[in-house]
Amino acid sequence: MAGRAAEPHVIWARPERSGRGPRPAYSRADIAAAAVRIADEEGLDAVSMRRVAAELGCGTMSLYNYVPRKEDLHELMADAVAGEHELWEPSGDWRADMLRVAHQTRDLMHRHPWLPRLMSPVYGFSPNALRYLEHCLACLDPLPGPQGAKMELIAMLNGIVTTYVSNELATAERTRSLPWSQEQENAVRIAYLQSRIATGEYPRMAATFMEDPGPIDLEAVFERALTRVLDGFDPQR
Amino acid sequence: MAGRAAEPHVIWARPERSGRGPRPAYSRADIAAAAVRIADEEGLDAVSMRRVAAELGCGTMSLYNYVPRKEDLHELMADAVAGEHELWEPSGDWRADMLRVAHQTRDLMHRHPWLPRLMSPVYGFSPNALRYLEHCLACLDPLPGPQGAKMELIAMLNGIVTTYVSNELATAERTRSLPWSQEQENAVRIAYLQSRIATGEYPRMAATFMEDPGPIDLEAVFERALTRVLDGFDPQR
DNA sequence: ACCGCACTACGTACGGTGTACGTAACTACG
DNA sequence: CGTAGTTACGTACACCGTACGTAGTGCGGT
Repeated sequence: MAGRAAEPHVIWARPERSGRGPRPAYSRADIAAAAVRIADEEGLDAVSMRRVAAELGCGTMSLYNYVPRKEDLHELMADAVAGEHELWEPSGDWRADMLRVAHQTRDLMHRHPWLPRLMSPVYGFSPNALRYLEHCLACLDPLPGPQGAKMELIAMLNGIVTTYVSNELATAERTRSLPWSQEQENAVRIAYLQSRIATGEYPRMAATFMEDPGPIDLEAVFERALTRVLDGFDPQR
Repeated sequence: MAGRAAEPHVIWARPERSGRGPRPAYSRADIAAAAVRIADEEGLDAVSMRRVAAELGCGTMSLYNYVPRKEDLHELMADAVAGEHELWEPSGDWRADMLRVAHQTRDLMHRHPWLPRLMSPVYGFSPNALRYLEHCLACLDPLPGPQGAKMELIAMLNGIVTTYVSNELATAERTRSLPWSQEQENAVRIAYLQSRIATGEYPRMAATFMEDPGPIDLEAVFERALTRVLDGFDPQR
């Protein structure tokens, strides 16, 4: 019988190999790597059960022995790239450490632009997510206060990073499989926005775009956002 | 010929009625309302072109006269519920006003739990989104500083609200169309998490869960997050 | 007034998706 | 050594977005 999907389960609680039967031809790492490769090169929508099975070189339904539901495949992918986080010995300066974490996460998402889309629905605590969380908590040891507040800080920081990178990548990812370019798409949207602003119905929006019509420095915006969030949690300030 | 989809476009730039031909049987508002109704009652995944057409009482392909791509249907939905924002005369206290905005957005998302999933991909400035933005900027008039910073505040607040509500609703929405309950799903995940923590590999995570094993007061967490973000932008503090 | 064309309406069809189910081969445990 | 549980995988189903073709409709320009 194929993998049990008809009951709630966590993929990580399933043993990767379980005694009986022929030894599995692929490891979870193999499968995750294949899926990540496809997503990186062809976008997240190209990651279908059939496509991943083909990439591995096995039949479609064989994949269901390893991954009972597609959702689990997504968890595998998220965990695999979470493993790319390089963790370090906490420096003692929690602000510096958290900034470094945030930048690393941002880099990760730029390397794997599909990751933000997987972050929101995924609720689980995968092995590498746990390692990452534990590392963040270790970095926050110097910060006084209850553990709960630290978790809130981590969640907030992750949320901010995800939100900002999503914005950075939105158009780029959207136009991936479309027959027109990101520039064309942007041009059309900006033209529409300007036509709306030109009606005079939105004076403050107009003022905003008059103020700085050039392209926004997203890097600087990101940096400011981080600083402000950390400030909100900093007892020194 | 069916609606042109083979070039970049913004649905809002398309005139709803354009002289020639029979008068359209449905308005954009009708279509959006039908889609929103389906999403509210059966979840976002139930919103297919066929399903919406059926709800309207027309053939599937007729819908493409109004909505060239499914993505545009999503924009219609997001705009329709954005119209539920009730805007008020700014009070002069920008912090109070922004708190009120944030709570209203949160309520909106609780009323339409599929909204967060639509927020990230949607890049556009729909009519009601523009009204909402303009209102937020008006509320921020008393705040000194460049318009750009105000936009950053609005973006940040929206990001935070979306992130937090996503977390609140994650399991609920995930288990919508699944044959088991939210409680069962949660129980399985918590059991797994505890088994991982019991290994002792994650001492700080363990400490966190020892600290407060009861259910978290999500409302209070949300409130604290808002306060901290506003603090980060408040020159008075 | 009338012609033509842009529009509405919609059935059919194509290529894709996730995955339930059945069958055959294989291996470790009782 | 049997047998239960596993792997492997082909077939099939229901559903998706949507390209395309055809028929009917009513406004705009002449």
